[in-house]
Amino acid sequence: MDILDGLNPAQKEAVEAINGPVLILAGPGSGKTRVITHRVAYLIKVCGVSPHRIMAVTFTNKAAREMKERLTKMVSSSVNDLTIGTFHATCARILRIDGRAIGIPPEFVIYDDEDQLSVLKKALVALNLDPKQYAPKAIQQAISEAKSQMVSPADYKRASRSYFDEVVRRVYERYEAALGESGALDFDDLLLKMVKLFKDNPEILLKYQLRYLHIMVDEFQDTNTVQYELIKLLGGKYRNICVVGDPDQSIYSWRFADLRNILSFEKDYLDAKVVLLEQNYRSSKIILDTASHVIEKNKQRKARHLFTENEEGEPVSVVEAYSETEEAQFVVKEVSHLTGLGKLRMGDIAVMYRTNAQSRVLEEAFIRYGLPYRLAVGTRFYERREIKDILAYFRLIQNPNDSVSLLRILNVPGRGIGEKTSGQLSFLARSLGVSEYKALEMLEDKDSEAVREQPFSSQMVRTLSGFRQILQDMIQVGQEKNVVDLFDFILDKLHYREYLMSTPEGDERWENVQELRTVTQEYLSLAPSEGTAAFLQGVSLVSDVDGLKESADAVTLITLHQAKGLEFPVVFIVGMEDGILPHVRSFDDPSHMEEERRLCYVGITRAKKKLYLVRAFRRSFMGSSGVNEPSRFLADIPDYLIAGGSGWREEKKQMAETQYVWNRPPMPGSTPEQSPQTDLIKLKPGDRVRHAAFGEGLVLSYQETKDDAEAVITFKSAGTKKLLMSFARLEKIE
DNA sequence: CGAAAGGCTCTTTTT
DNA sequence: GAGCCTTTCG
Repeated sequence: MDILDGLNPAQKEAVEAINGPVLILAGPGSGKTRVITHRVAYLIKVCGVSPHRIMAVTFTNKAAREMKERLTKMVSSSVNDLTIGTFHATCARILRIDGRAIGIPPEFVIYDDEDQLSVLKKALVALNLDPKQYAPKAIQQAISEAKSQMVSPADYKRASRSYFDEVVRRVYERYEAALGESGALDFDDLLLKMVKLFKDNPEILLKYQLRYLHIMVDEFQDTNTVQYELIKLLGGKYRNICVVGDPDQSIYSWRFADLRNILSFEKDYLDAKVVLLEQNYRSSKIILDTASHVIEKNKQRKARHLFTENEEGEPVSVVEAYSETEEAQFVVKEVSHLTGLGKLRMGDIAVMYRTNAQSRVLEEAFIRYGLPYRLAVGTRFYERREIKDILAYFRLIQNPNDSVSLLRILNVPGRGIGEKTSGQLSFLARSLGVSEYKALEMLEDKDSEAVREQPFSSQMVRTLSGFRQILQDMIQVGQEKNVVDLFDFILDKLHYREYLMSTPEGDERWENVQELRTVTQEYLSLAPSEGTAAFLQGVSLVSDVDGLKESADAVTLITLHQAKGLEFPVVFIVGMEDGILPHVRSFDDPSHMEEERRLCYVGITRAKKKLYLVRAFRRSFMGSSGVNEPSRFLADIPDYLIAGGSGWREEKKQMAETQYVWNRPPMPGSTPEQSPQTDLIKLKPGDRVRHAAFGEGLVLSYQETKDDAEAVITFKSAGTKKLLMSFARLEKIE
């Protein structure tokens, strides 16, 4: 029974409750992940359930990966037979196998946000609607909402209240048709189509119901209606459904997550066993108290009794800086201070913010002071032009009917097929009722009746045919060679390197392409077209946090949303201002305001030992700058939890006058000022240097300032940076 | 047809 | 302040 060792009574109860529906309400830091992994291990080792018959749904791929790693240690064998993944990844996998039954081709491609928008824009144009009048983004949002609630275009009609709704309905219809013609699914479809698959095909549903004896869902408070339905269907046979969540950490309502799912679970499953995990093992008493005071103000909420046996800890530091630049400077100095004491590593620290835009200033400060940081960017890599272009070729190889991809690379690299030609091709395809690729094929068939009316010059027909031939060759190679060889073939065929090098920042873009190539190597061992499919699947569903590298000892810069599920000894939350957190866009809606509060709560509860709540008096905002009031959430934290006691509210006035002093809280054993480095290394352009985080570099320029010096250095692997000599610990190489 | 330059609108959070 | 779109010129 060693699996139950070290668990508290509530955790044990949660692990052992394996029959029937179970709802685990898990406060922050209550060992939720531990319970889930132990529960799976318990099912396998103690109850003898085959891993093949267990499904675990996580919120991110990273969480799935970590769970697998932990389980490998606990049960060693057969972890690979478990179904662990996000809702989206799991659905994609099943749809590849059984989607045919509802007309989804196994080679379907997955359209991301950007692809979606491009389909929508095309749909608007096709319907003679002005994209300026009807913002594609708003329509995208409306369609996504509809899909998340399982509202079809036909159903949408009934709910139409305004002319805009009517526009949405028409675009929605056209959009769906376009996806179908392209053999594409968007993110919402992955879930929605799976529900459809199950509803239309009881025998397929039964197959999966019989397979999955146990289903577990993490972060249940952030599931939407489709996901709820999916679980209800899948678990309909055995009803061994275990959901884990925390209503206080529900922060995705804007993605149509429905808090009612977790609140009504007990009503839908009357025999559900409810387990409360209330002991916090993560945070100090002070931090947990701070969090409780903030979250307690929410009205739509069940009271909870979180407690911890951890030590009292250090008081929370509430800090005002003059501007966002100085806010960033404070963070950087404090970080260098904390780590300078030797007790903390860079990796122990995280800086959290409400909006992505806030990361820029922070990054600049970290670079300037030469401190290592890591930004959660998984998807951003795959959003780069050059990467999406290459992936578009891959997608076409898998599925030539993919219109978005075809139109994307029709003229990339440039081959003389401009916008006009591209539009004509689309028009031709539309009027023939086929994909662009099929239209190209037909164009070459001289005898075809259908294309007699085609508008292209004979020169252009030759160009188009050349393009189709290129694709044809790639498809051919794709059937014969592994992914890496195919990758090289594509680059070679397109003279892609030469092409990239002729564009701005060609070097950097080429490096990105090389990085993508290393990703393909993971799929080297797979059979030709399977490798391509697996590769595409793998890159389509990555999330931002997936890109967080564990190994690097660097400060984590992360949005509050992304921070969910993570923990750090030291947490800075910056932008603690009304308008930022809570965000202005939530001001007019009480339930949104409650969500902002939960977001703040999530941030606070990430901290184990020390929390900083930082704000700027003045902040620039889309160009111009304005003054923000301190976040109203700060007022809910009682003075006794804050460093410097009741002082901070008073100090604000003083700040406004002196303009840039921040109240550095006295830290045990700290000296008030970072000892300045007295003798700076003098450099000149051409010198070679080594930097602790960026490695070897070449000095491009060196400029002395009044009491410091600035150098612009280009690093082998980290690119070009501007560094302050007093902070960047540089070493000269002879 | 492509590159460069200027003007426009926004930014909340993301699988 | 930045990315996107349109316009303009070569």
